[in-house]
Amino acid sequence: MTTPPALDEPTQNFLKALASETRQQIMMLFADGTQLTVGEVADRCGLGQSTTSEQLAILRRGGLVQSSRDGKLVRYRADPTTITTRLTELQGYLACCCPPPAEPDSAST
Amino acid sequence: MTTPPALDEPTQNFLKALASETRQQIMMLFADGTQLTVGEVADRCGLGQSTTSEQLAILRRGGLVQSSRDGKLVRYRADPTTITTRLTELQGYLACCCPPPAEPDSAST
DNA sequence: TCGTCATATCGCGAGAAGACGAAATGACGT
DNA sequence: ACGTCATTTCGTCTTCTCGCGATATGACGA
Repeated sequence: MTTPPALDEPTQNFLKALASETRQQIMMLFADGTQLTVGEVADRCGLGQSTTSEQLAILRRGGLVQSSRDGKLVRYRADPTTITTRLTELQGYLACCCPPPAEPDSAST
Repeated sequence: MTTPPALDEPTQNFLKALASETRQQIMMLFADGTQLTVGEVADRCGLGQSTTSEQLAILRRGGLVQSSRDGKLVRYRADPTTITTRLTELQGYLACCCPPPAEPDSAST
């Protein structure tokens, strides 16, 4: 087969989660380590409640946010640790297809 | 309006370009600094020729690859410089919503 | 137990993205 | 000038994604 998986699923989910302007905006709300409920996020970005819940789920699958129950509420917040991990994986992937322009010092020849 | 643009267009295009498994596979072909024509890429990933041309265009818009004419052929290759730039921008964006867990040394409070 | 509130899941319609074949463009050799 | 070959652009169809309202699930208080 000439179509091997490009990269692992976590990184895949990370990229797909980030490749939506709506979700990017949602992420902005979590700047500073802010915690928000689904309803608050929905309210702040003018989205429906169900839509927000779904987008938040996508972000969570991508490792961008994490959630925790607080009574009948569910609080979401950024997940810096996982984000850093995914970002590192992504860099590794890109470094693979695109070694830095100059700097020929790793002896690959 | 509660929906300001999340991040700049270059980074946006970078993410969208990368958020497709097909395009990720294409990128893999450019590992090592390999140069390939549209036809070669189409052949190697089993896509139609026109489809490949379009996907390559998206990757180019995202700053992932660059192209140059060589007679009647067009050779594509990874664009490490731009990739690095975009990646850095992305990190900056993410660092904004998700400061590293520990390491409080940049004095933001 | 029952009602209520917050969230998650379901089903749906609208629009975007992906892939294709066909036709247009551009480059080269004859 | 013409034909050929590689690439791009165009029109179309299919598939996925986004957003919605409606309904189901879960948690708490009365």
